[in-house]
Amino acid sequence: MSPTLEEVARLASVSRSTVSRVINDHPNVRAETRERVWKAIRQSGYQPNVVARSLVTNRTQIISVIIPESVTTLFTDPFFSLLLRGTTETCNAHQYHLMLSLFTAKADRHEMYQRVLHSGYLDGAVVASTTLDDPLIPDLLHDHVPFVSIGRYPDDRVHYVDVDNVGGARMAVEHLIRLGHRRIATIAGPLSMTSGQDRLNGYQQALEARRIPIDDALIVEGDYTEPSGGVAVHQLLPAEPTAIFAASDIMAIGVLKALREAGLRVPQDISLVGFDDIPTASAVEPALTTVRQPIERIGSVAVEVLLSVLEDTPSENPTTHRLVLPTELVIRASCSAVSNG
Amino acid sequence: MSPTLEEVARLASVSRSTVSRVINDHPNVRAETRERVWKAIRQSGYQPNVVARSLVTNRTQIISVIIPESVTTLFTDPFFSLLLRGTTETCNAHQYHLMLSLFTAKADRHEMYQRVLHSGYLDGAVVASTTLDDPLIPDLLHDHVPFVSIGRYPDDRVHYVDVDNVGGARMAVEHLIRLGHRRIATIAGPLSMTSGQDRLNGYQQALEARRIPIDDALIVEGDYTEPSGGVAVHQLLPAEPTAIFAASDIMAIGVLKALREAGLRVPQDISLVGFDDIPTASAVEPALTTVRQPIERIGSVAVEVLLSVLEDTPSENPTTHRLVLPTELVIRASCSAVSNG
DNA sequence: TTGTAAGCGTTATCAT
DNA sequence: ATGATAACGCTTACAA
Repeated sequence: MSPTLEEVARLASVSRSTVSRVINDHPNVRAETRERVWKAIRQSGYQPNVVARSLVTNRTQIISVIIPESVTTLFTDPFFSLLLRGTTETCNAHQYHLMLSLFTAKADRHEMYQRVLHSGYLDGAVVASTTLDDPLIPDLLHDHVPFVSIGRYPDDRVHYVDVDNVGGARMAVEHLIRLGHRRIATIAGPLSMTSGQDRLNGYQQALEARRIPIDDALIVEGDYTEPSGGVAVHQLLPAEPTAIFAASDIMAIGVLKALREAGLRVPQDISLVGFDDIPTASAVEPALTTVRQPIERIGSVAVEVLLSVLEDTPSENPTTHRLVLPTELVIRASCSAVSNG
Repeated sequence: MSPTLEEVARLASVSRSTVSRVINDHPNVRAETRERVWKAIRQSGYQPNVVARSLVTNRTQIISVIIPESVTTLFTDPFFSLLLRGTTETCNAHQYHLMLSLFTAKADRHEMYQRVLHSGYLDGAVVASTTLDDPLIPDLLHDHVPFVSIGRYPDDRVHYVDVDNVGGARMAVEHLIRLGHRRIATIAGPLSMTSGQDRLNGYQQALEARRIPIDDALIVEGDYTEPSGGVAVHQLLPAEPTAIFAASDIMAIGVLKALREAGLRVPQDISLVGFDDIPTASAVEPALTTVRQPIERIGSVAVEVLLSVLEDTPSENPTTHRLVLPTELVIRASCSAVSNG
């Protein structure tokens, strides 16, 4: 199809090496020669064969975004669209290619791991939404695959970029407290995920700071899906909360629906805060007060960190990169001051 | 890192060729030898180097999903999440890898095209959401890149998988007609996309079939974004429609918000139908009546078609694959019978 | 500054 | 049934 180095070389009356040097911008080429070679390249429509190049350089310029099967159901969550967009754009900007790896079926998870990670196609990976009991990150560490985790991970060797989940959750609950709420419930994210733990932690910190006792009847663990929000509401209602902090917008939307069905109005009867600020958050009625995290940015930064790790000469003493991006409270219509009733 | 064929060969006391034959399941290997080789493979933890393999086979087992820059803003649309999920799963099932190519910045579109498509990394591509004036598909045809389009494309050589947009739109409008509506407006999708044209066409067919005159004041072109739905409403209201058919759910949600702000109630004052059945459609208030398309399935089928094209010996007379999947009307709460007032 | 030649890890064509 | 050996298209010492 496309001509090879050899043919370009012939066209320019030089050797393969010289053409290679020109393509790779090596300094030691006479200006006049360089020009002649470029002309031949343009004339012939030459495109370097990246596969051949990879074989010798051991670099593919491909990184993967890996999402383990445990969250595949979450893939309808706009979170991933935004994350992918951030990662893709940054890859583009750095002339890298992005491979998408969803570990779908649990059954052949191992087979997939082998195929994807030992294929030789990957320079590195960005890993999103793992749970603490998932063997993915331990496996990656064991196999010395360069990777960056989205969301903190309790191991010194793991590079990660995270958002301030604790602070975000605390802001949300403080907002409710300021509105006079005292019986504030939370629907936590999965406690097998650090984000789930951290948001619960922020909830607790906010209450403790105001000396509001923590009532276990007001805490239910969800799984970041919409149905789990609905289910949680029914567990929570007997404890008579006046406000609910849901650890994700998707769950908050489940809450909204369930409350509507139960004949309760938001925010008149119950106030509600979410987390994420996905596009739907502003579309629902009432528009959702929530904690915004810069999802696209997270993806972008994660890729940047990964590339910097890939660039590093591995001999240096390895510093672990840990970035925590800020969150922000977005006040909309789903909270009101507590009624005096 | 990983051992090479050579080392496995030594370990099994055979030649490279024999190991290669075993790996690739070639018939002519003595059972006893085969076993010995497999043992050596397992012992050494050998993983074939796919890059080296690709260099000689000219196959990478990588296909790309390409989304041209024109729709990058749409990437927050759940449509793409679902599409990606369908494509990814089918890739996994067939041991293919998926590369994601978003042509973001218009500026270096050409550079990206070259880099992505002539890299040598791709066996083929699935192309989503192109507009008719986008040079992408013509370029792919010109460069003889095997590809499948999501959405029909008016060229005999283009394989595509589409949904029945015309039929879906017709169903939506017929539903409104059955409810007694006569002044039915539509917010069309971009007419530079075949889906936009087809849905508008279905709208018109439904009216014509019932001899309802087509009023240009009741037709506005949108661009599948939420704001465009809001803008369209304001252009439409002077024509006093009793119902609106929006060519996408995202636009319908924009309509919902705009109507709310204008003090109009759905469905009491105005009925509304969308298209797509994205998850949000059932989350908004009132839940949106819409036309469901099997998005995930589309992605899955597109990959299957692509792989079958890749498998084909190119010498055969090329039959173009064209699949059209059915759509389905999902009735929820956003339509009511026309008031007699 | 440029060219020669070795080598990256496979597959595939021959012999044997 | 198995083993040499030549590609595949590139990068990169090393020579000149």
